[in-house]
Amino acid sequence: MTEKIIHQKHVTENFITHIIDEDLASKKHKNIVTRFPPEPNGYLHIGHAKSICLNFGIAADYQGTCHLRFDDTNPEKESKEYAEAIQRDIKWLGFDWQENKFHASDYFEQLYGFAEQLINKGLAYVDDQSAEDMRENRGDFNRPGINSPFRGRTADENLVLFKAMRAGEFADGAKVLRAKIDMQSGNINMRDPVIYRIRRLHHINTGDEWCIYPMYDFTHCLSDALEGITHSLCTLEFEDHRPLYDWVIDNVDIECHPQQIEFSRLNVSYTITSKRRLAQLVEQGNVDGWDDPRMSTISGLRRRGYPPAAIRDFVKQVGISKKNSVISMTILEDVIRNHLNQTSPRVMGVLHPLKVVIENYPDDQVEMLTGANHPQDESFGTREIPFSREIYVEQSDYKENANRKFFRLTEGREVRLRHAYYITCREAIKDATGNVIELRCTYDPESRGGTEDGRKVKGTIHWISAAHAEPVEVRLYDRLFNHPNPASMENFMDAVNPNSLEILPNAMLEPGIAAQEADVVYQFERNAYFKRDKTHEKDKPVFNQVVTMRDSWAKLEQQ
RNA sequence: UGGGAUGUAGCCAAGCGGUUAAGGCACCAGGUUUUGAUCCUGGCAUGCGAAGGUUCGAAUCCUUCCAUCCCAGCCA
Repeated sequence: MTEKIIHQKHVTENFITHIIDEDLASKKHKNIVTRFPPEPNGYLHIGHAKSICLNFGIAADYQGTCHLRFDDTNPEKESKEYAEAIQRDIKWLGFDWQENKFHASDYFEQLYGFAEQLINKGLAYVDDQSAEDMRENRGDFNRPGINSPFRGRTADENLVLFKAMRAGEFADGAKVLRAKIDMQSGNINMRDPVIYRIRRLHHINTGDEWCIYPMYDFTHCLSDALEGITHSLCTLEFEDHRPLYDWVIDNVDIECHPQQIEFSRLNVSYTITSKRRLAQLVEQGNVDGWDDPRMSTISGLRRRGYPPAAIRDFVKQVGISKKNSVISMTILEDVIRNHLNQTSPRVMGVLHPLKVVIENYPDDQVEMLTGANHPQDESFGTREIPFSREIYVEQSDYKENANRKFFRLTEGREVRLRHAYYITCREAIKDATGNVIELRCTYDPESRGGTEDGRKVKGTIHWISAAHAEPVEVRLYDRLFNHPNPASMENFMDAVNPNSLEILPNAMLEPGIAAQEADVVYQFERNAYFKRDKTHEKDKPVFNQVVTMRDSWAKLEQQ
């Protein structure tokens, strides 16, 4: 059972580990070095978790190293807040970059030197064309590009111009530095890509030191090489950039040549993992911020109560390949349930309370009953639960016209109260509109502990002593979208599920649980797993539903 | 119509020329059970995008075709 959770390796065998195995066997590398390279321009989401688990996981599996490197080459969108949030999320997921935290901006001076090398070799030039002209001259899929009129500038000329760019002698956008490759290439990335642009913006790391900033394609490969990265793992959309990645390293004076390997992004059904779209949900108020428990952000998953180990396990289970895919959310839920089933103490919580009066139970009596905190694991211990004449049960545990398949309360039927007595339903009290507002039952005093005595009692239901029940707010979550692949829609906002949050202001919980200090996930037996929300307070307890239990009765009932 | 990739069950995914095509999720059928939970047992691809070909032997090699995804930022 625990094998599902405790793994020897972080990453199962895949085409990337095969490459690494070969590189190790051929002595191409002795130590493996990977990197997770986020741009600090937003919050991490479940898609990033895949990259984090892959890169840090491979490093751990091979006794290597994984660097955290902020790809901070575009100050326009980056902030320290994002950088801090990213670090918090990685640590929460259970990974540690140790002393290996870097920034692309740490290399700005070296990068500048590499650019000068390209210029000296006649492999880079300063271009004065407007952005519009550049776009026009780049051509398209069916039309080769046209050489820039500035492509023929001499190295000396380019060197002077590039220095002047750095010195701030030109306006933003007036000039760029371009790699001189091939304007006819079928790969548009190779049609003299821009490698430096002029931007007068304050940088989170270098302040106002620079007014020119290197582009991703020039920066990333060299940062990898500078750090001695052996395997640079990125997502599929960078496949077309690999020739450029290799070109830059090959044409500059540097020994290390990391191998870029691409894998497919993680998509999960009924969710969205696009910074832009997630931002839209926040801005339009569909959710309660970036860490709303319905969000696929790491902070959302954390607030929701998903165990980080389960997320790691999830990433491991879905595997690594190059195939575009949408992973079923049921896999995520399965792995969450697996972890929680083994780690969550059981407790009774009534979500939709219905009062039950046990007519033959003494009015002033209170008994303490013992309940196991985990049905399969004695190490969880036991607790004392108060029982009295008036209790709450779940509204759905009573049905007026029930067939034989219904094991719960209906007139004349006997059920077992979890950890307590057998009770038999005698009468349902209704209000003026016909709603059942109270059940009158009798109990069997001989059945304390719910002992078997030959009677056929199939149903066991949870309950709370009314006098001891602690009211709590419970928040139930459903999928945020009604469409399995919202990202594929014309307008994903049309798929937003209007009923993704249900607040139950008057759920009832066993005494003592809401006030506990420990930040644990509880199983409210027969309902779901719950964890306190960040807004939880002792006098205003709030619990989030992490994930429901499997419910084969619900399936049966639908038929 | 250019370039780059990918197609194994409803969703993922092993497989790397040689027994009846791993495993997980989902689904179905049983068993156990003081959670209709958990757990256990069984079922679930004569088939690997399609068609040809090579071979004693093909998901694995070759050819052609089809489908899907990515690329025309001074974003990453």
